[in-house]
Amino acid sequence: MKQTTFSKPRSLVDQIKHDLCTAIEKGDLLPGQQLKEVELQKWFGVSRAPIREALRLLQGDGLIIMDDYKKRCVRRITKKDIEEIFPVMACLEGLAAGCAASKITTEQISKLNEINLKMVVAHKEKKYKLCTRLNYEFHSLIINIVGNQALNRAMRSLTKGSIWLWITNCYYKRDDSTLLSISEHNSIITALRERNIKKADQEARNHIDQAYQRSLQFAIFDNEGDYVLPILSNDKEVIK
Amino acid sequence: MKQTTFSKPRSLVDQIKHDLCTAIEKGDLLPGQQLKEVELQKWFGVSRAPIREALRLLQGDGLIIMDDYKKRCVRRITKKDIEEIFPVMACLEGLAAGCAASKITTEQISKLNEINLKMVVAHKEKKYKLCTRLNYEFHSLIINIVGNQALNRAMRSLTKGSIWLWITNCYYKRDDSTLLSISEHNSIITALRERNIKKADQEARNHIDQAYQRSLQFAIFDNEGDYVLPILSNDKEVIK
DNA sequence: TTATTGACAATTGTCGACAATCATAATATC
DNA sequence: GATATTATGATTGTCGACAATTGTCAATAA
Repeated sequence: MKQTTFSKPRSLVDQIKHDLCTAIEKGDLLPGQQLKEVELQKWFGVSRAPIREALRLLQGDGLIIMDDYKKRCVRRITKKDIEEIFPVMACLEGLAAGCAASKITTEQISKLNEINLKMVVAHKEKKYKLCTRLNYEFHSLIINIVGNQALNRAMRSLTKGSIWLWITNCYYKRDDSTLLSISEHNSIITALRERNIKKADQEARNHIDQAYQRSLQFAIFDNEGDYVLPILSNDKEVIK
Repeated sequence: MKQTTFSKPRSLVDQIKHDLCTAIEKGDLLPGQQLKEVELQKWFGVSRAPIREALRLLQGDGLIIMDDYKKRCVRRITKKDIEEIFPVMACLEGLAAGCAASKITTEQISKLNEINLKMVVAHKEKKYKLCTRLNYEFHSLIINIVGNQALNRAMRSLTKGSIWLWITNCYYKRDDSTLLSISEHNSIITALRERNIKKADQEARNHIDQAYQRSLQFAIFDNEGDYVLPILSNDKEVIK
């Protein structure tokens, strides 16, 4: 989604961090899974020092936690997490949409439209991972239009870890949910086109609130009612 | 401000991280200051490995950045940072106050009052650092009442680095500013006591907006108009 | 005088080895 | 047979050394 070229070769730590991030977001590393240094050492073919440092970076980011005690594992997405994250996300997305309304260009509006149309196509073709990705692009673009790094960091503090994976599994595979999402995106675009700050704020909040309801509806928690089980499966598979 | 007892002995990394955090928040390490590993190594009397890992943690937290190229230094607070942070903070504080209004207990209201009264005393005695600390406690308590960890993390993503130090220097040493702040705190408390969600939201937003205006009014930027110069001085000193 | 180059110092990046800790299994004692 | 104790293996924590990189500055040439 970013980082296409690099003038300077990245350090091992940066590479490892990037690879681990990708692995977590793709679901190659599942939430709760323990990260043993020696295994990672063998996997990356380097010594433990850069691996430990990369893990510390991810720990600071909140993707990895130290459970009781001294075991590192991929952060789990709990039901509590979901319940806590969405209200804050609604608040921030509202702020973002409102700010964007006051400064968005016609080109940017076109781009948003374009992404949403791609989402319609992807949905028709049942490319659900692509849907998630386009959804991510849609919301990222709005944040980028605002250009507020503090807002960006705050939002990223919410979406770190396996959140997007979770959404992929629990949400975008439901046909009607995706359609509703696309429709709500259109409402946001309309408000932005009108430069209506208050409306953009409200539509964005509403979209996240609705997404929250839909997500909870389809979420799967384990037998302790504790954490979500994101089970990866074929892109085209639809959960009935 | 936290961490009074520890059942398990912390690792060197945790200790070093904690010490560096405190040093940055107290202003012993100034924004922009380079952090050389060998110096820290001598200071802490340990090898470079745990120091590097602690630095990585702080890097993940955003307190430390890697400038171009491969030099670690304490993150600077720029004018842009301030302009970006406050609007987001207003949004989140509003959300926090609103949520708190719906679940706050009478004991918690008393506690908020108590903190604010202490602030009045501290202000009278011109203990400005104490004022900052009490202000921090006030806002922290509201966040804790809500008990939303996602909100907590989002807020912390904003206040990381030398923000509180910056506020100390640019804000709480002005007599009238502190009084206004205390007054606005009282308005928030009133709204919370009434369990008035909308009002609590608005009062909290207003408080942050006002604090933003006051801060900008007194902020000192360097000759490039770029970053703030937080100059530590005696606690009781008042900037005219 | 100015620009370029090269050597040297300072700093960060990476490594392999060893120490400390924790969990579990095995043994001994009652 | 049950409990306490010891051993053992797995994992993380820490260290010192060396490699790679970057920055500085003087010497030399234009």
